[in-house]
Amino acid sequence: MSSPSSTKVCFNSNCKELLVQSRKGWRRRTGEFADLCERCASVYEEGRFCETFHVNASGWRSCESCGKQIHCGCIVSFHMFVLLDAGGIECITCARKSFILTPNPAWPPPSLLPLQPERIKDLSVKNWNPLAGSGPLPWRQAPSLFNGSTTQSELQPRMPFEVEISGGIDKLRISEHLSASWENKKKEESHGRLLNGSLKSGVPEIPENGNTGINCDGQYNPCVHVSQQSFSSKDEPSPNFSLALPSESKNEMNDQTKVSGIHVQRITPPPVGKQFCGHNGLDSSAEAPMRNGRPRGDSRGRNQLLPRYRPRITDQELQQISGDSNSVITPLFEKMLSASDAGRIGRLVLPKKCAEAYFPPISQPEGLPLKVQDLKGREWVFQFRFWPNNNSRMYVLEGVTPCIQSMQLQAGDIVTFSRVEPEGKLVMGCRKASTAPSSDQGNDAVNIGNGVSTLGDVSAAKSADPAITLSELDKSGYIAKEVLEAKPCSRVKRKNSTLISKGKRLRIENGGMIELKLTMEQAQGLIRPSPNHVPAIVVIEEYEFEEYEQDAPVIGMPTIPATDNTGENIQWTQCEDCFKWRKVPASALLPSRWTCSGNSWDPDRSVCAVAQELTSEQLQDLLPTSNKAASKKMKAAKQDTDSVGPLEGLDTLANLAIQEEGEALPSSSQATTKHPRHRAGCSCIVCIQPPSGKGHKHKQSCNCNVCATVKRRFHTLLLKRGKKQSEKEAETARQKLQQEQLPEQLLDDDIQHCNETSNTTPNHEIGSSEGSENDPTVRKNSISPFKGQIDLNIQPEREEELSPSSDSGGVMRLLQDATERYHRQQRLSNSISNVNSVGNQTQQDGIGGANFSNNIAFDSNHQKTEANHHMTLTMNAPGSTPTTDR
DNA sequence: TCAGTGCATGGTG
DNA sequence: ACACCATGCACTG
Repeated sequence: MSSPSSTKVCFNSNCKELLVQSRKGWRRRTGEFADLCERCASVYEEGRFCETFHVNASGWRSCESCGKQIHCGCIVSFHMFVLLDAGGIECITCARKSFILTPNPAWPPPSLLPLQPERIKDLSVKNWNPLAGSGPLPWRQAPSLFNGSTTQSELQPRMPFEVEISGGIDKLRISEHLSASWENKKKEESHGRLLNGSLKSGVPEIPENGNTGINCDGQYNPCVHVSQQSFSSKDEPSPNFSLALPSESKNEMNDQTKVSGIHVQRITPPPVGKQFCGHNGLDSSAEAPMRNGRPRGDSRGRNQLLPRYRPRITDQELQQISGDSNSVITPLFEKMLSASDAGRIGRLVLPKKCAEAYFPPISQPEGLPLKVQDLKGREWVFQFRFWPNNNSRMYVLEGVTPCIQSMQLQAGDIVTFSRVEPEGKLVMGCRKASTAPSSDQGNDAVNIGNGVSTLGDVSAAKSADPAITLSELDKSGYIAKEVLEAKPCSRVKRKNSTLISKGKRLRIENGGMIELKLTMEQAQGLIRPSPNHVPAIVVIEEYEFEEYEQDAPVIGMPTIPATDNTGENIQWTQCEDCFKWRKVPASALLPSRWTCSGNSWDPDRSVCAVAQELTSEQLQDLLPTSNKAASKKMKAAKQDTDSVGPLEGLDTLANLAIQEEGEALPSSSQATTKHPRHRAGCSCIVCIQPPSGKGHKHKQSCNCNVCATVKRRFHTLLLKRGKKQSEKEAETARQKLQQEQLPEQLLDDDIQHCNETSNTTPNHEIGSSEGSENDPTVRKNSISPFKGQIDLNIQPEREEELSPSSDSGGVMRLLQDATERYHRQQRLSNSISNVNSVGNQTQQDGIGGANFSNNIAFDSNHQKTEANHHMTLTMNAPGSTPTTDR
């Protein structure tokens, strides 16, 4: 916006020099820019304006962190600091470093900005660059933001709604200049930092995005691009661009993951938020600042991308996008093409937040043309626009059909949007939904195999991080099958037209981490006592229990307990690297990531190159037979270890779980004598315990993981039981003291009654109606909500959800009581047995300590058997039909 | 009649 | 209850 200006004077009131040629200074409240003379502009550009002209003015303050003097009293520099919550100010650089989250509240809220949001948007639109963000007062911007690739002049004639405020900015020139200044900035960066902290230096510590206090730190803030463009002038670069490169730039580079020379900001896209205070007046203060690619601090998440839009760009894709090894790729978002998107209409619906965050702000429905490059370098111009919709907007990219077709995309495929810096180009990538052939997949038929693809992508994206993230164990203990189990499905009607049922949207969150959900059983199977913790041994009623109260258990390598030829307890575990199965002692505690090199028990097989002992068939036998697919996968994994990532093994595990969940439960022929709450592969003591009287028994001293787990769990029960009992005894003693006149028998009855009532469950009437307290069978039925059955897998949280009688703390109380009753019942049984010599066939299986647990793990089948008053104290007979409890 | 356009509707989270 | 978004459909040329 050059000014005609020879008749003008420098806007700087301290100068008032006649303008021969004006240069742009700061943006004024009118939205226009201060026309400065050459000298003032230079000073301004160098960030020395305030110290030059306002040095005696009030308002100078020191950065709380670096001490740098900042003039807080004028429009020229008020973007250079942030107000600290505790008072004081911090220069923007320090603010970035120290994780400043919020813009200066003193700054005019977006709605009050002199430049009306709509106008700002339109202004920005003209020279919008995806690199740019928006913000109330974005001044400094990386030169790349001014990439001419998206300049209006290169696109289409300006939309009529666009406000020509700049008076004809020569964007191209600006772009050129900025490109040049990009290098200059880098060179000057160190210099600027050297001078940092000195008023004299005046090197502005200004973020190029001018973000008003929003610390994007390494992430280009999309909220700031509004005025960079408008800030620029036709003939001159934005004054700020010749300034020393703010340290942020360096941070950006440093923070980025470098993949094959590509500087990548991956997985975690820049924070999403309102582009600027635009559309609805929301400011960007709610942005979740990012540092090192992670949401930071006050990330309330409301402005973050929905997981399904988070880019999961693989290295390959990044390579494709980059081409230029110096490019910094910032994945912005991705979207799975809907049928509509991929249809002939050529309208790609954009996620609103993404559109507002990463695309230029638009105030008119007509929007603006947007240049996007595809992976082949072709440039496409889409019309980025919106439709008013329910007081909101619906953003679309129009004219995408040719591009979509050229990429041979169809519904279900994924398009990704990234930006390449410093060019600032928008790049549209794509990812085919699935390599699997999609049948009949027109625009209306959708291959849902994309789930596979996405997962694969995630896996790929995660390849650098082989450690699985058990980010969250689903309380329900259910596996998120949809994550891993991608099945094609066709869209039939509109109602179901969503590519992936929204209910089945991939639950991949946390910036690309895989949220692998395991069943509780599987989770338990992974939990081991802390290796460094020597458990205290507690003997309770003849049984030794390890006490793990101090150290939390650790996640251990999943293993398959088994018995070797000699009858010794062993466990099979799989190398994370080669996926070969290795035999380790049953007592071995394996780390969550275990490889052959850790096979100290079998040095001959401590390298991946050595073949595994198990044949495929043996492995299949070992694995649940219902899980053929998983076994095949494992075999495939073994055969193709070069092509699989570390996650593959985990995939296998997950698939195992899925198979177990999704496929037929173990058939009756399968080794599961197991109670229904357990699945094939369940390694709990109940499941690995052979049918009654057969096979290997766990010894009392058995230290296998399963036993350890059971012991821990039972230990908890017993401790609580003991505690409660002691409390009761104390209570009893007290009552005795108080009620010495009462017959002891009556007292017992009262206590018993109390116990009974405390255990009231919906199924409790049997015990209470039929029973005599002295009848153990009746008592059993009053034990728990499971009608006399205790599930070893009980999880307080989960059971509280599931238990019909769950109330506050009810489960644990029930467990305690159950334990107590169990022991009481044991004593009673023994006495009965002694008296009647009637061996309760089901009562003792004679397997020592481990039997203890078996006694506790009752088949929930019995829950359904009202008549089964005789609680089975041993495992189910092999023939018991497992049923799902889900 | 058809393609394109823009809004309305309704499912989903 | 609300926002988002996929897409149906009316309207227009």
